[in-house]
Amino acid sequence: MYDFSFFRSNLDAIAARLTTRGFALDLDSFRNLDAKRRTALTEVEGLRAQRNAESMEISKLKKAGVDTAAQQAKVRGIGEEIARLEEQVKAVDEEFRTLMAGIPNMPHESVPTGTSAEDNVEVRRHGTPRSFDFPCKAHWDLGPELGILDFERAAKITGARFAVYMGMGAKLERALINFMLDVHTREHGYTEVLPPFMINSASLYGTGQLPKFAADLFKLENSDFWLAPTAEVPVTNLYRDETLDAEKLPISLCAYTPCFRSEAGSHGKDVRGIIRQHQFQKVELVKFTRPDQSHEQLEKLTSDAEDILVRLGVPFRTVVLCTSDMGPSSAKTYDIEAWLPGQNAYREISSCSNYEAYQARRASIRTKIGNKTEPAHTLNGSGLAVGRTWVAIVENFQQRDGSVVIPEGLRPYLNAEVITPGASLK
RNA sequence: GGAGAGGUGGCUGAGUGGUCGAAAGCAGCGGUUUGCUAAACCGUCGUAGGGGACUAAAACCUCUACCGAGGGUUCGAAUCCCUCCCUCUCCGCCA
Repeated sequence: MYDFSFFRSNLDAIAARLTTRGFALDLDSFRNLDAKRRTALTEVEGLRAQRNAESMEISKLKKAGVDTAAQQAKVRGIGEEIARLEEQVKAVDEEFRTLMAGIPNMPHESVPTGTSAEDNVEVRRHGTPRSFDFPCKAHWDLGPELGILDFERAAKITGARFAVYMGMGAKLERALINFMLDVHTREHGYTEVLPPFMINSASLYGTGQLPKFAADLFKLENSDFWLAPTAEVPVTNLYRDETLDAEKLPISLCAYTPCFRSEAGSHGKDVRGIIRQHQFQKVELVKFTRPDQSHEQLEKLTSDAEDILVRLGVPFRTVVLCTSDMGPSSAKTYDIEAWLPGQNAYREISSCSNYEAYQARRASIRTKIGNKTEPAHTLNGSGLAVGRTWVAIVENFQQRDGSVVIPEGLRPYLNAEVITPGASLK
């Protein structure tokens, strides 16, 4: 969300910048609505001022013992007029807010201009994809063969797009969670948070999932609770409606949570395996920063996420998303893509974004610099998606005999050096 | 789930129909005093949105809204009524 007065006075420049992300800002309808809203506001507020003044007058007359029936009747009329106008204001205001909420953030100047994912720019590459001297398998074959992943029973107990991890598979997931949390809290300076996995709609409005993306979420019946689609929602909303001490910034938090997504609209996409599930586990990194420090903190956050893959020895590349490929709230986004030999491709395993003030303004997360209060900047990124990291390990480190060699750094967490066929299910 | 108490500015806390956006204190900010620190004293100090003024932003002038949220009563609501949410205490149940 934008600051209205800033938006108004920079309309043309903003519109021009937004075209780079394929968004055509309708200047006329903005100007019309804005004018309509302001006219309506001026009118109601004028009437309210009149009513306040007349009521005050009545108060004085009553004290003086004068009969005020006539004045009261008159003011009652004003009240009715106000009520009528208020409905108009409400309608126009809502229309205006809907329009404003639909306007995406301005891309940072360092973001490459482009029209599709093709125009994303690779900024780094780490490690070399291994060449296999045997036919390598995808995790959806390897997992069930090793007895560490079960799709059929998951479908029985819940449904499609769910998986059950068994034995060493479950342990690997847990090991990865602990490994990631330990690295981020011990080495990268994050504070661990364990938030509720359900959140209310105010929180979803704060981070921007609502009102536009309700279809992507699971809502609980008979309550205002939703299953969190990412820890970004509870963790960023921790400081909703608060003013943060600038001295304490940046605040760096990391949280493990399961994430729940309806994946509406992605039917037929990634149907095999655990790449795209209704429930997946994630360790999320969230930062609150001063406005002048958010971009350097985005670099830090991205490299903190990359460090997990470096330590695990999984090859990856990092791309900066072009103007049209970013999410609407983001000013700049890096995707980290891990090499998955089973798919012979780099696949997204983390997405690290700087929302600048866009999200903070919605959620009213502010900081006081000098004696000026302004929106803080919010950032977040996966550090990492645990299920996809699980896939990366199983696929990258598979052996000819079907076993999986565990990266050294992870061995203490798993208490094993290798996952062998049949070792999991007795 | 049952019974009770309560939600007011960054915090503590007055205010039960009429200059209340809200007393007082603390914190904060500006200043005076001071060898330094501390203290004292004076001043200032909520957020958001309109309008005015201005080349323009800020400061400024002015209006409106906001005392958990939403409705209602009234000429007029922080104050009265209704619904909901949240917090606390006790009882019950429970991992």
